[in-house]
Amino acid sequence: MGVTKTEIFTEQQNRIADLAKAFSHPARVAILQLLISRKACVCGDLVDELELAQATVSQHLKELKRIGIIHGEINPPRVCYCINPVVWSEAQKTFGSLLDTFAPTESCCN
Amino acid sequence: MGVTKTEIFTEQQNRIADLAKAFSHPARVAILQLLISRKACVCGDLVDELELAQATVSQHLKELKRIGIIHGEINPPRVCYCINPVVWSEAQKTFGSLLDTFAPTESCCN
DNA sequence: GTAGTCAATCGTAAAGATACGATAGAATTT
DNA sequence: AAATTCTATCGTATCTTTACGATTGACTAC
Repeated sequence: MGVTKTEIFTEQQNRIADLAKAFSHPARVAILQLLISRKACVCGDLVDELELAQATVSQHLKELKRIGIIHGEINPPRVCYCINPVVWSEAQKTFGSLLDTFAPTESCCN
Repeated sequence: MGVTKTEIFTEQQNRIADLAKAFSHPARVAILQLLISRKACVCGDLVDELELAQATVSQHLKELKRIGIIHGEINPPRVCYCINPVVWSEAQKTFGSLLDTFAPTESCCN
């Protein structure tokens, strides 16, 4: 997305943004939900469930792997994708504490 | 981002993706954190804190308003931006339940 | 070995995102 | 009224994202 000026933000802010990217596309949300519901999955199955081309699904999986929230193991004859529990719990903590810094009952400027 | 095929996903998946977009850029994370820490804020102040041009900050604010997570009221001589408590608690619930659908202790395919 | 399957990668088109300078609009201050 | 202040919007350059067909590489099955 154009050029993000990563260097002017804190490491925490950049990490939050990166983790949020995992959820910022409906296809990735769908993939994560599928992986969770099945405990394990392969790309071929995912292509059947999502109405997206194999190359597109693979690209989304690559992005999720870059973020670290899933990992894929070559487990012939298939590749086995799973949620990475470490990064998932990082996401739980990160979004949990971020979302808790504001209590919706607080009155603001209105 | 190219053309997202919104129509092939559920409404819930699209909403999650949209809410996640609020947090998927470090500048927007920084803006939200500033709004929270001050309870109320204006664009001018934000421009001073972030090393971004006024037009850029305004653009991020517009995106946050589109998502609904903040709202701005013209309150001369300033515009007062606040977190929208309704959407914020929607985000709390949405991410909370999504992240809770997977328990990191579960063993997966490894 | 040959054919078939599965997934990653390449190449590419189209569209969205990011950033900024410049301008415009609305209100206050002088 | 003129100058000032603040923010939204316009216009634009550049980079990223999304999506897909085609190809490649690796393994399985025949």
